[in-house]
Amino acid sequence: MAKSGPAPTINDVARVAGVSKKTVSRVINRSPLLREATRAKVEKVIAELGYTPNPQARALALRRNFLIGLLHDNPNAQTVLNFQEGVLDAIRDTEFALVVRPVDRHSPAMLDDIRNFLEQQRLYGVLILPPISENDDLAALCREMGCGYVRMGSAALDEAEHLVQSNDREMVEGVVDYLVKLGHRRIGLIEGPSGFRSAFERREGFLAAMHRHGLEVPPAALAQGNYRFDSGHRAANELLSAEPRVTAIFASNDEMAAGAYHAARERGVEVPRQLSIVGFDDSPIAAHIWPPMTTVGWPIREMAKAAALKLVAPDSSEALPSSFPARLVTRNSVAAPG
Amino acid sequence: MAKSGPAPTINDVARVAGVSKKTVSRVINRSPLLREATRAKVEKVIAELGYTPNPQARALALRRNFLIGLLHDNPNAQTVLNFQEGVLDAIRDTEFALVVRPVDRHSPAMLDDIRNFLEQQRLYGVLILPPISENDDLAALCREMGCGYVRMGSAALDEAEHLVQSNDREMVEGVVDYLVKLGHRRIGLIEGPSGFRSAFERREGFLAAMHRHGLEVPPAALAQGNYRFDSGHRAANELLSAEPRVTAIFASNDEMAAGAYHAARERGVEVPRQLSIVGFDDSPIAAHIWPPMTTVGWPIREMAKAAALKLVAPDSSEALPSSFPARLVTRNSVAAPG
DNA sequence: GCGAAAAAGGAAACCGGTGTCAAAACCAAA
DNA sequence: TTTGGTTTTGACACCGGTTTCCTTTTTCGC
Repeated sequence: MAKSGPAPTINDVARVAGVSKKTVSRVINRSPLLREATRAKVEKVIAELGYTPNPQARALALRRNFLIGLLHDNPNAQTVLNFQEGVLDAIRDTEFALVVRPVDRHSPAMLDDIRNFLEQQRLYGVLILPPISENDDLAALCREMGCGYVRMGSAALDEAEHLVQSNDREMVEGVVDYLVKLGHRRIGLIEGPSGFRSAFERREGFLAAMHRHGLEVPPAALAQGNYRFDSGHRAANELLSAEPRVTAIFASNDEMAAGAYHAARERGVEVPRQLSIVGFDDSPIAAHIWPPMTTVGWPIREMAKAAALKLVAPDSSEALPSSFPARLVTRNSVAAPG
Repeated sequence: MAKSGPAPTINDVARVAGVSKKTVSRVINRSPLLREATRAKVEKVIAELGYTPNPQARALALRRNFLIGLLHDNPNAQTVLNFQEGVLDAIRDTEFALVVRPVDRHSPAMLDDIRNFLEQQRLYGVLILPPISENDDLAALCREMGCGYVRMGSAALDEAEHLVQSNDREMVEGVVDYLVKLGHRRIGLIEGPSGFRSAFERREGFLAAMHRHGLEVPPAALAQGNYRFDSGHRAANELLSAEPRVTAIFASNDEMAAGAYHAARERGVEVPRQLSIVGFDDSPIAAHIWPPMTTVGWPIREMAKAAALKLVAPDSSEALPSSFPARLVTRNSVAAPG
């Protein structure tokens, strides 16, 4: 109980228990070759002294530490935070800790920065969030530096052991199916930025499903965005200018969908009576905007947990899925066409 | 350039440079008692070998590590993430890294969890975000464990060296002044949850300003929320049921303000023509909701940077302010009454 | 050119753990 | 009671840095 003074070390425990430090080490590491009586004796002393192994010393001796890094370039705050919580779910009650590292995708020095970071911190491994998870040079860097890594992505970016995947393409097909079933025929797409794999997957899903239903996708039904609010606003304006007007818009993420809401409102187009809108991500804005938005949610927390387990306990995680299903979250931004 | 094999150690550098490891250590630590020629020679070898000191070994020898922790219970994802970026601004190009730890404010085991975490990881120090930064037991725990800490808060929670403060109270007074100047007389308040210091400060600021203007605040103009969307919706419904109706609502955060938007819309009350709404936090939703919301933004990133510097470089940070001004972000949710 | 003070550099111990390998303890069988 | 094989345990070196303390070298006044 007395917490004053420096923390007790393995030597203190060994001395008090009357054994060698190696024996204490065995107790800590749950070595099977230990007499039960010895183990009990040492554990008693450990409890009495309130001993906790020094992680830095352990890291030095083992030549690996217990820090896992999270590399991300803030696509969406809620996503990043949910991911962090999922990782914590996985490493709670272990000696691992989570180190975060936001990076700047647009900086030319990004790779060098990350290299320095990895060199300096010698992490056990890193988890990489989209969109930078799609950067193959980054993955190569991790391999080169002998740093474990797991990438999150919307496509088969890497070998299974380095990947946790969502099925964006299928999900978008599901969205189109849903809209078509309600009677929509002219559906517009607000694309994400070119170069983003998720944007690509979502577009391909959209086109595939439209094609499957025998529906045309004229150029005027395709608008380019960059995943940000303003771009969604602009893109929706383009889509809504063309005649005959689309009756539904699928936006490749919620922020752009929110931008589309604004564009519709400015033009006096009522959602969902005159225009259905579907987003992607199920971010908080989807629930808070008016009318509440129908969108696609993916189980980010579970995916994060799986990714972390894949990194720190590859054996036990083989049972875990590598690909996770998203689901349609129906709210009030979709109706049958007017 | 050859990155294969194990990373070079201080011994490798010493051997190649033909000096003792102590000399290399002196070069790394910029010791002044070194001949320029020796320093140059060693630095050349360091560069050639691509040597980086092993942080775990350093941490062990120095009996302190270079990890700073972030304790938070997700009040708002964007805030937490901005805070993380601010901390990174401060520790970029240092050997420090940021470890995150979301905690569950409602868990009775919270303090024990945090104690274990601190014991296990032996962090250099922790940064604590509201609302748990308001928990004095937590601060006491840090002190007891000899762990440095800095609390973020909206009031004078602690000594200056452990605190970075925002001026919520003043800012809310400013909001009321602004509304009154526009002609509002009946202004409603949606409070944050009791027990939160920020909620208290915001309410006190509101009441003080109303009083200063000689305006009444009947009980019907005060509604209780819990900082979440739904509670804002409920609270706004209460406020809007009372007659004579309020012409403006100040919500203690943006999420509740967004809830108020929904309540207004459901009742056919138009924002801002019939009802002005002001939020607090300048979270993304404020910009994305329709009409864009007038709110109060605080410089979270700068505050985070200051907090981190206070922790890792207390000397140099004395020059930095401990209290940061928020500012009114005017958008389109406020108009003159009637 | 000499001696002393100051500056520069090195040897060895230490930080708190873990790995190796041999010694000690234990147990069953002879 | 030995013996031999199997468990348990411990001594010691090591991980890669820093610190202490002492020796060597350099600088400089006379």
